[in-house]
Parts: sequence; C-alpha cells; structure tokens
Amino acid sequence: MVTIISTMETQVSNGPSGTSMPNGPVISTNGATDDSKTNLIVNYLPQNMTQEEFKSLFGSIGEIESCKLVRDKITGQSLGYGFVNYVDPNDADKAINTLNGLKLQTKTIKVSYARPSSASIRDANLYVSGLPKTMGQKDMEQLFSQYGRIITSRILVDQVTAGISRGVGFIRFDKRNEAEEAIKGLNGQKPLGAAEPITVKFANNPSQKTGQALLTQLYQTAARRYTGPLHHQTQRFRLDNLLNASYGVKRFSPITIDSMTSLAGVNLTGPTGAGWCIFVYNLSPEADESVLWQLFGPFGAVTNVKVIRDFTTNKCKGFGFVTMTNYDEAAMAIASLNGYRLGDRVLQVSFKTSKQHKA
DNA sequence: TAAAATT
Repeated sequence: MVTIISTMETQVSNGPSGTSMPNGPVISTNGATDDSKTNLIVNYLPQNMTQEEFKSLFGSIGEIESCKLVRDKITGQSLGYGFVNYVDPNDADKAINTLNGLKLQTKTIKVSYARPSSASIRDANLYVSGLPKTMGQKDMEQLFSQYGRIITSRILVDQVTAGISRGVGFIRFDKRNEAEEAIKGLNGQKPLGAAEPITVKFANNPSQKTGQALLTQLYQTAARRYTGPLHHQTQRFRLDNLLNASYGVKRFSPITIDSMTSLAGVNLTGPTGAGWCIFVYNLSPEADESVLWQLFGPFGAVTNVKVIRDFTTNKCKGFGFVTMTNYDEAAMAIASLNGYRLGDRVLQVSFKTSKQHKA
C-alpha cells in the first residue's frame, strides 16, 4: 500500500477586485448582492467533517450569512470542500488570515475567495501522467502556464520514498477552454529534455462516479465506521443489506448508515450525546477560538470550541472547552496537549468533570 | 494512472 501525500501546492489568492468595505453586504446598483468580498471557498476539508463542524469552525470568526459543505448528491459523502459567505467582508478576510493552512486531521485546509460561479470554470482540471521524476511543481506550472491561469497544481509524491515524484499530477486552470488548449498543446508531447511523452487529459470528476466505484466507496465508508473486522454476523448482514439496498435504488441516505451503526453498538458518542467535552486551562487573555481549533483539530473530529470570556473586558478568563466526537481521538488529544507549552504557559487539558461545570 | 475547486 502506498500512501500519497502532496506537499507541493500553490496557494493562489483568488482575491476580490477593489478594496474591502468596512461593513455589511455590498449591494450593487442593480440590486444584486456582490459576494466577491464575503464569499469563501474552503478546500481540503477532512472527509468526516460535518456541516455542523464546518459551520462551527467558520462561525468562530464572525457572523455567517450562509455556509454549505458540498456533498455528493447520491451518497451524501462530503466532497471535501465548502462555501462560507460572511455578512462582513472583514470577517471573510479574517477567516483567510486565521484559518487558511489550518491542519485538521491529515489535511491542511485552504481558505480563499470563491470565484464567481460560472459554467466556464467547471471541468477545468487536468490529470497529467508520464512526467519526468525530476520535474517539480514549479517546472510543471511553467510548462502549462502558457495556456492560461493556473488555479492549483500538484504533483503526487510517494511518502515512503521520502517524497519522490510519482510522475503524476493535476493542473487546474481558471477556465475550461484553457484546459482544452493545454491538452491540445501538451498531450503526447515530450517536455524539454524528457525521454518519454506526457499524457494530459481531463481529470475524473469525483462526483460522476460509476456504479461500481460508488459501491466500492460506500462499502469502504461503511466498513470504516466499524471499529474492527466485521466478525459479528448481524453487522455483516446489515452492512450487506445496506449496500444491496443502496445500489440501483431509491432512497438511500447516509442517515441510514448512521442509524445502523448506532444499532450495532459501535461509534459511540460521549455522555452528553454530542461528544466528549474537554476542559482546557491556562489559556492567555488574548486566546480565541482559532487557537483551540489549531490545537485540537489535528487529533480528530472537533464539533465545537469555546473560549470563556469576561463579560465586560471580553478577554479570555484563562480557560475554554472543546468538544470532540470520538473518545479515542479526544483521549489522544488530552494525552498530547496536557502539559503542552503554549507561549509562556503550560496548558492543563482533561475531560471536563461535573466540578468544572460552569460555562 | 488519480486527489476531493464552484453552491
């Protein structure tokens, strides 16, 4: 099994044109709202992040006009990206500054302004293979940039061999026609000095899976929710039924899987029903929610964070709370972060007890 | 030879 991680990605700022307004939604003269300074796209979200967690994370920055975690229409699975539209352009700017690059589990999220939605920017993603192993991300961009504006580029690397290129990558152009031109110009061509020609084609659209691929993904997703191998006969039976029912049919929803796993007695939630509440002590007066997300996000699913503030000064009173969905992840976070030195302070981190009840 | 970027 080969683990693939890319660390080579360009952060393009899809900056809005013009300057940021001090307050409120921007209304143009024709009455339509201009979202260009408030609407963000968030990429590389962890697969298991929910709409609620998504809203909680971005809501910690400022008032949200609307937000949406984008899901597969059929399976309900997260597609790993979403949109957040703030009321105030300043909060959108703040969200980019504080949350772009945030590590959540195995992902590093990307927060940037959303480009205005249009058909011309869809299906502009290319899959490139046969690249010389010596070609880096910058070289690849240089090769493709003659055909248009590159939004993202990535070369897949094999982690077990210390990040050596697999000769495979992706290029997303701003416009589909730019991608088309790049295929015409580069598919089957040898880059300067390369021994072999490269292949350039449109990348598969993840939301247009075949029935078989969809089934495989469903099965893997469902199976992953069980804590171990499917020994128990009833679990196996239920899972098989689930998959049979979902394939070629009607009313499948991820709720079905959730209720099934609950019935099977796995994937327990915490004593509050909402997750495991963690008490974090010795935060600085300047601490805010983002620091809690940064500390706990890498350990697993975080549903909520809260910094307790003084009512009058609005400064942190030195403690806060974090809610995590899964016990194991919460326990790992506590084990790792209790005693952690944050600036000149040493944190105390534990499961919340009834004694620390006030919030 | 395949990672989740347009609601």
